[in-house]
Amino acid sequence: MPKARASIDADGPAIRAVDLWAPSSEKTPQLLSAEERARLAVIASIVRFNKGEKIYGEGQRAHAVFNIVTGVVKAYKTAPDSSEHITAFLFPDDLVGLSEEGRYTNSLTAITPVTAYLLPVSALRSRLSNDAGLEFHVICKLCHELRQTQRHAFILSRRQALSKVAMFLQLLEQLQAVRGERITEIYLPMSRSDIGEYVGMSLEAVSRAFRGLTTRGIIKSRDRRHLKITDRSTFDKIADNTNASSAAGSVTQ
Amino acid sequence: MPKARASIDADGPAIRAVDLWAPSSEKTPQLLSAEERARLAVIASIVRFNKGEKIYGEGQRAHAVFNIVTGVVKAYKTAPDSSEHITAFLFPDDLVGLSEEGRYTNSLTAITPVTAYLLPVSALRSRLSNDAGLEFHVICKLCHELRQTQRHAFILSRRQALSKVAMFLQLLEQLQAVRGERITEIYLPMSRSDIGEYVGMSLEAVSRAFRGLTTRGIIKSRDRRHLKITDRSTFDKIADNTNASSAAGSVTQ
DNA sequence: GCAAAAGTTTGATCAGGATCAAACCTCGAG
DNA sequence: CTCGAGGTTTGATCCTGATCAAACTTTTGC
Repeated sequence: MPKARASIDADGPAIRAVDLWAPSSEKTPQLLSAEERARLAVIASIVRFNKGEKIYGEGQRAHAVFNIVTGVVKAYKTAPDSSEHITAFLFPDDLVGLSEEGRYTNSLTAITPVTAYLLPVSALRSRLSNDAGLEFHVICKLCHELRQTQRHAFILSRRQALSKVAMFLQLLEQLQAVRGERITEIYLPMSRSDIGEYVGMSLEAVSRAFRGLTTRGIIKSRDRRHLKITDRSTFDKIADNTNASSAAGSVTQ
Repeated sequence: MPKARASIDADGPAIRAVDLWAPSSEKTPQLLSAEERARLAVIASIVRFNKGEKIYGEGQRAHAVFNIVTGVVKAYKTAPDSSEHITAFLFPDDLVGLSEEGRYTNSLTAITPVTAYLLPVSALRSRLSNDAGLEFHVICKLCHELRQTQRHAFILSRRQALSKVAMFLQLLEQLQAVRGERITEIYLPMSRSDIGEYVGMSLEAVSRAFRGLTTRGIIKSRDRRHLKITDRSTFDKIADNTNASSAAGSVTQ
């Protein structure tokens, strides 16, 4: 977050209008172009984390930003009642290290082995101030992040367990799709309880939802971390709550 | 959203690192400084909407951005099953008009009489390209919006009705606080069902939650749209789920 | 000011998911 | 290979909030 003026935090107006930069129709799939990447490489160092290793904790002094190279990371907040709320799952090429007032706003843990570039905040900041292109990319990424978060909120607002899980799978599928090509198999690097904490339900309910989708022939899982969607149309109907109950509702559990 | 490159939408990495611009410690409570505001006034025109009037619909061609002057607006998405999911409530000084691929991403309806500045997208875009200060403010506002959305997601992830409503009231209180001064009375311009669609529960449940908070002496409502918090400590405990049940749990309903 | 419409409260019932509990896999460490 | 810990499935029960329904209140338009 750009700095921490209390006034912005407290009463800064929201912005909801950002389709203004739309320049040409060039593609910018990466946060950084090869060239920009190279320029940043100077200040970056590679770091590595084991599965389950905590990268940083909420409230800790934010000294660095990470650019994930391989692996998957979860960002989460720990509520006072010690329950976790997962804010996002981060994948390769994602930038992580959101901070406010110089402190991280959430905790970060690797859920698979992770390698990442570590970019010291100070060095990165000076790069940004004289690199308009980079700044533009940042705006793009902020917008992307905003979309993702709105989508997350949308998932959380659903009341049906099947609906939540289906939407979550849609999300993963899109994240894993390469260049718009639909993938055949969805990979679930995170645990059932991670999923539950992301979509807002208990881990048992997540498990049951998977079984529910399986017994209806909508998904088929190879193992606990790999599944494919076998009945697209009803899957989509469940995901966006278009009454699929006529067909699937008959199956009791 | 800045433009609509399919590739960004599909696989653009998320950014989570934006505390990089933190300059001095000046305050920027408004999106626009008086001067910037004046520069924009040239291209703006004033528009007025009645209570309940729809400002625009999701998917409509996005020709303009609105800067709310007075009144309150709700932004929402209509799910295929025709249920509404409220994305945000917008207040004076908020900018609205988020679009993607030149089309609005959600619908907008005035929930009180509203006056606003209408800024044509085309004119605004050209302003922005040669106004770095404005661009910086946009980044700030995007961050603010992101924070708000994350907070919304956090509310939606709570399972207790009282907790959701209490968090929602906290949110309103902060939005209405002027310069960090805590207000005495919270104003609820939106209907119970609007609240329900925002926090993810039925309107009846919202009503019961208000009653629940009232019978426990935690809030006191002057009328349906004005209330004050009478027991701060238990209110806060309920809002962040710190077990307040010892004290309040005894009250059955 | 009245009637209709919209919004709110309250009640009763019901269902879906939370929770508690136990058995079962899976993977990694020794 | 075996053991153990962490993760997952499954089961049984309970409870909260959804849903249906009806009375009541407030607002709005004539």
